[in-house]
Amino acid sequence: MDVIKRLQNHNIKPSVQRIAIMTYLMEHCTHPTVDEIYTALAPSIPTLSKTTVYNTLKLLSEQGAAQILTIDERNTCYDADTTPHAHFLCKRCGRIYDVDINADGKQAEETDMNGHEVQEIHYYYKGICKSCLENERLTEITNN
Amino acid sequence: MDVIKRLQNHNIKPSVQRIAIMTYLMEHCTHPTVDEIYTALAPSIPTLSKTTVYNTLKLLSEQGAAQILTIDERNTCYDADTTPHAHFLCKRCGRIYDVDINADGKQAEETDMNGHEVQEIHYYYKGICKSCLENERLTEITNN
DNA sequence: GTACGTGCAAAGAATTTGCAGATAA
DNA sequence: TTATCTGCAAATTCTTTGCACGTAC
Repeated sequence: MDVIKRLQNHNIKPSVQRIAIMTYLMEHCTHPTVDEIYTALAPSIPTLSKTTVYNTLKLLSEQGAAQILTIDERNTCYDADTTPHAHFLCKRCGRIYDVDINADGKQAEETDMNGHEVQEIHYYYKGICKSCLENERLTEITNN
Repeated sequence: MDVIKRLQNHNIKPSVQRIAIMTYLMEHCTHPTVDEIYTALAPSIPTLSKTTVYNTLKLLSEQGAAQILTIDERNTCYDADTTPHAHFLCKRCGRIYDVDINADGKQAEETDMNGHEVQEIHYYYKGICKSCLENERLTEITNN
């Protein structure tokens, strides 16, 4: 989708900085932190400040154009994909993967919320990712 | 369960400070922050330092005697209940509630993890809690 | 020209680190 | 004794705030 349209759909005026940050989020599904976004964009927008990255990400999340992930204890991450899906954090490499929620197992609808009104759902899994598991096996073989 | 036994079961030597913090966690299912624990215990242990609270909670979570919650963006919270259950954060009052996971809807087992090895599961819901919803209704009635 | 957006510098808050003294087996 | 635990102070990191300048309509 057109980035400018997407911003406008969420009542966000498309400035150069906002377009760049939104574009970065949409093209990199790595769930970047503020620092990663800043470091990636600073070369092409030399005047960019971290404050603006903070401001913009706050705005994006408030307007529903992106969501905040708190899966990583160290840093807040951001995700432009606001459709229902879960996240997996690898404790070894630190990467965050998207995970599809099984359509049969819509946890929220089946869970008794005791009368609470649910507005946001975050499913986080943590462990060792496939890639790190494979590297581990290779290392074991090489060492034997 | 006996707090000292529980600590020992997780290979943690039971000092006065550790017993106090573990006890507090087990008796208060409010998912407290470091600061809340420190403030609550400081009067009875005047020499207690925040560093020790940090050290102890880190130790407890590393040894599996407690778990870290990152549901609240502002502060890290801790939970002595390490059995599978979900959490609900009220955006209005900030309270965190325990929510049972419906046995029929074991999300993790039904979700295709793409080969990743899952070690931890965190289900977070956010919205307005029952109590705040009721207060809202009362206020509306009173104002009309 | 007026409202909004940006970015610097400073402040604030949460957490970690270094280290010396206290404690316990 | 000897290793471990504790807690002060300082450092570090992440994030927010205040404010002046720039920009766009």
